[in-house]
Amino acid sequence: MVQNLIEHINSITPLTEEEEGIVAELVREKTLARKQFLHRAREVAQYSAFVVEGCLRSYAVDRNGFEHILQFAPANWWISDMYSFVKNKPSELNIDALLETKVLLLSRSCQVSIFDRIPKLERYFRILTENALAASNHRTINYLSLPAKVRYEKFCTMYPTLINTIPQKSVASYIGITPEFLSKLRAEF
Amino acid sequence: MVQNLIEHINSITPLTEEEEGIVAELVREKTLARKQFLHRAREVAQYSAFVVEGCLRSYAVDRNGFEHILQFAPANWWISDMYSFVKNKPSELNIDALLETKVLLLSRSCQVSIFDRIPKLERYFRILTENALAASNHRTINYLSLPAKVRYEKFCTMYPTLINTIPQKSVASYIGITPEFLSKLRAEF
DNA sequence: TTCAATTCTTAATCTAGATTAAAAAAAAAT
DNA sequence: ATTTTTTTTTAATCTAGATTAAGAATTGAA
Repeated sequence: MVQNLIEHINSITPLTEEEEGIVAELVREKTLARKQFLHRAREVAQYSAFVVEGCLRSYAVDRNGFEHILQFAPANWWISDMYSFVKNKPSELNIDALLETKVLLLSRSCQVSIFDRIPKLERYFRILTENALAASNHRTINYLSLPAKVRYEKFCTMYPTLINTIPQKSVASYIGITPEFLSKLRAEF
Repeated sequence: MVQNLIEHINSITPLTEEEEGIVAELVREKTLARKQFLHRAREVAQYSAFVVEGCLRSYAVDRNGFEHILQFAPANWWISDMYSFVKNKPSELNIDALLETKVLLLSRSCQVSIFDRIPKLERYFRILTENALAASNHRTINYLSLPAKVRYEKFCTMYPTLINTIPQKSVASYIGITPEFLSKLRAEF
């Protein structure tokens, strides 16, 4: 399990064997059943999770009880409630498993304390966060400027694997439409 | 001018006087007239800009020629096309000045090269990027779950200063509605 | 100042996507 | 295997917000 994470870090900032050992000590393995929560709204997010296998999602629930998906995390992705994790404040997101999922958990205090010992890890997370911000910006622009049909097409080419793994209504939630309307779009091929 | 940036960095990761001197060497001052471009779509973003005075905006232009604002940068904010800046690829955003604006420019190569000499700066940018990602996530959730009227109200409380400085149609563009519809919303108090 | 260019407002009309409801299909659980 | 739960589809109706158009108000340039 930890080997997956080590390889991911090595692909961005190669570590020495000693550093790899330290990383292995930092994280905790956990297996989540389908629909099991990793984090609930109103609590403070203690952990950031690296998905080894399976898929998680983060989402907010609005006033009317509708879910809105912020992020999917398939294998080799990190997921957390960044706001809550960083500011140590309760927040509005839930994180749960779309399928049975194996994760590695890293607490914020562990993460921050390791940055002084292994600056490479601060670089690793700095780069991941830059990439995540670029992706988030891209999503915002898509949302502002493209109609639902095009957003759906883009989603399909961007996440070809997810399309066949997750329920269609989750895709609808992510691209910001109702499942009924997505069904209608798909009917027009 | 540089003093504004130094103070901002010191508020997050305090620097020694020597380090402050190095930072001062890294950046280049520039003044932009109203409507002047800092960066144009299809070019590679060479610089990230720290706004000392005035206000910049980044925006995309869609197929129909409509502008969609991604970010406002008033004093003490950084702005760039993160995707282009980080990946060194041409991208889809324009950055220009809403008013006469003074900025400090930092090139990506300068930025990256300084991280080894002054790890505090890598921390500074890591923290800024984390905050920006948390804010961007929040915006996405707002988009997915709130009607236009509420998004406008939130914008007003979030950016009380901007409301009186920038044209109303820019607010509409940022919250994702037409200026006509914003005008209608405002008419209902 | 005055003139030209933007920006803002109002109002009528239109449409992408929401809502509601019900049945069909698929997936989980027992 | 059967039942229960969840997901997907279809279709009718509705609405938030877009579009179009034109005049009024601001702003900026000369």
